[in-house]
Amino acid sequence: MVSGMATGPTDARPMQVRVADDIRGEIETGRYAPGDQLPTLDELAETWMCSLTVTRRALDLLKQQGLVVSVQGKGNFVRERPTARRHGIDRYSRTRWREGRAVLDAEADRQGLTATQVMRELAEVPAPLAVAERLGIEPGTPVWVRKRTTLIDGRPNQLADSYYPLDVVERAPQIRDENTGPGGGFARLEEAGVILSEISEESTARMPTTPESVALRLPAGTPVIDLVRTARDQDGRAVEVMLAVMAADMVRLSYTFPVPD
Amino acid sequence: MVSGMATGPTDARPMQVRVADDIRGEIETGRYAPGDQLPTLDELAETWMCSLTVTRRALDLLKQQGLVVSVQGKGNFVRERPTARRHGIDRYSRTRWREGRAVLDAEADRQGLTATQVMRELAEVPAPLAVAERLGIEPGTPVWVRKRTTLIDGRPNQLADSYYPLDVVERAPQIRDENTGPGGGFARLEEAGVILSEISEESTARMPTTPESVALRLPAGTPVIDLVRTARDQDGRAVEVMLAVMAADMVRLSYTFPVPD
DNA sequence: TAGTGGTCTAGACCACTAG
DNA sequence: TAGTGGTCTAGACCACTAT
Repeated sequence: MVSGMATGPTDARPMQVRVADDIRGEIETGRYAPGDQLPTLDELAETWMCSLTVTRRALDLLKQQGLVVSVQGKGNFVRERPTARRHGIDRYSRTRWREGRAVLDAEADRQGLTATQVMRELAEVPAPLAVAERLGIEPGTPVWVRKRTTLIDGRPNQLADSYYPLDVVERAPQIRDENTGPGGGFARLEEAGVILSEISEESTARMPTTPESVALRLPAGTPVIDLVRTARDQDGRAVEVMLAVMAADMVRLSYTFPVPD
Repeated sequence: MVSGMATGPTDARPMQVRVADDIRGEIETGRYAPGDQLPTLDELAETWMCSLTVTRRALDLLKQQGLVVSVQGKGNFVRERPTARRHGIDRYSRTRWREGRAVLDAEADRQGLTATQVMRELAEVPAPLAVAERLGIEPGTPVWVRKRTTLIDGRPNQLADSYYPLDVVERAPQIRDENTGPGGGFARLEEAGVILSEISEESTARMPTTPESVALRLPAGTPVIDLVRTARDQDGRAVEVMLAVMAADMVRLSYTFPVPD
């Protein structure tokens, strides 16, 4: 079936784009619902009277747009969107971590989701450029890093690498442990007298690199949010820089603030 | 030239992925710099001893990842990343718009960029779902909308649609005009006694739809940031909801806030 | 074993750019 | 006009899923 799109004799769009647009239309109007299997490539090729290759290209376009996922040997399916998790600023609430809940859990359990994390690396490393800039040190200066993967209901959704100046780690040595204890790293910092007072987050979005696609098990057509968080103490000194790469389809960032003067 | 990637006899990766990975490696190591032209498809096919089609697929993968752009009749080029524009929360500073500068300009001229905007629509329309939810009204209730495209140094970088409840527009009727005057819409609201006190922004990222790609002239492999801004007055009532779609490669969101209690 | 999507080839023809 | 990338075909063969 051809959709309602303009399809005059002088339609300048390449066939592959027309097919993709038509199928997209059928998805958007609900003709195919999330999770539904689309007709096979052969069927689509016959319907649009074009070659298999063109049909494939059309599906490729839809996969890039995040509308379709394909499973070898089974078929092509309308993508089901996972419920996006909110990252609100109140997850940094001091009372929360004083109650023994880490930032990660604070966010998750409010939404009935199960958050877990897997440690990937715990080591002293030379500071990468983005980290050095924000910590106010020379790139390459040794810093402590905690690299972890966080998962929501079993699906990895974030690669988070936290960097700390060495003297900060000296004061709160539990940061070197795999498990930082109740309330997480921020709670240990406060206990050690490092009073966090300001957080800043910078974010942008881009397509994932190949290793990121694999690590986050990203379906084609899913971008990542690239977030840099800097935590500062009362003197304005940066005591932690976190570089995070998040699966965009599982994250919603949220910020509320008074209108500044 | 084959890169340093593992390329044993049992390399399970499909040829198109190997070629893409190798070229990506040469870009990342600086062998090809941003703006450089890559070898032609024919040359690449010869180098890797594979068909033209495979070479094309490899380049497609790189384009999807935002690393390469191609220009018909000219060649394939390493993508040059535009300098990402920062969207800091101080662009909402009240003193700025009191001085006659709109939020848009406040952000741009601090960075030596030229911001312009083109009005796309100015009308009374039924409230879309996302807007109605935040304004606390029924979907379909009439609201006033200002749809505009903003451009930075001539390139469109944002589609921004602002929705206002009708009674707010009554109080600040300049919102209905194409040009809202010095300081922009927020300044007119304040003059009319609608004192903005809180702003919240929610954002996520996704791949663009076809019309968005066209309107923002997005290169392949560029996601968009989907941002919803809600502005509230002193009573906590939402007086404006903005739905914005931004070219991710031209935007960096930035938020700084005290650690909440 | 049949049906599905994934990879790959060889080659025709079109559209755009540049000299 | 020569060179480049874009579209499209027809068909071989592989890999995975189901029965």
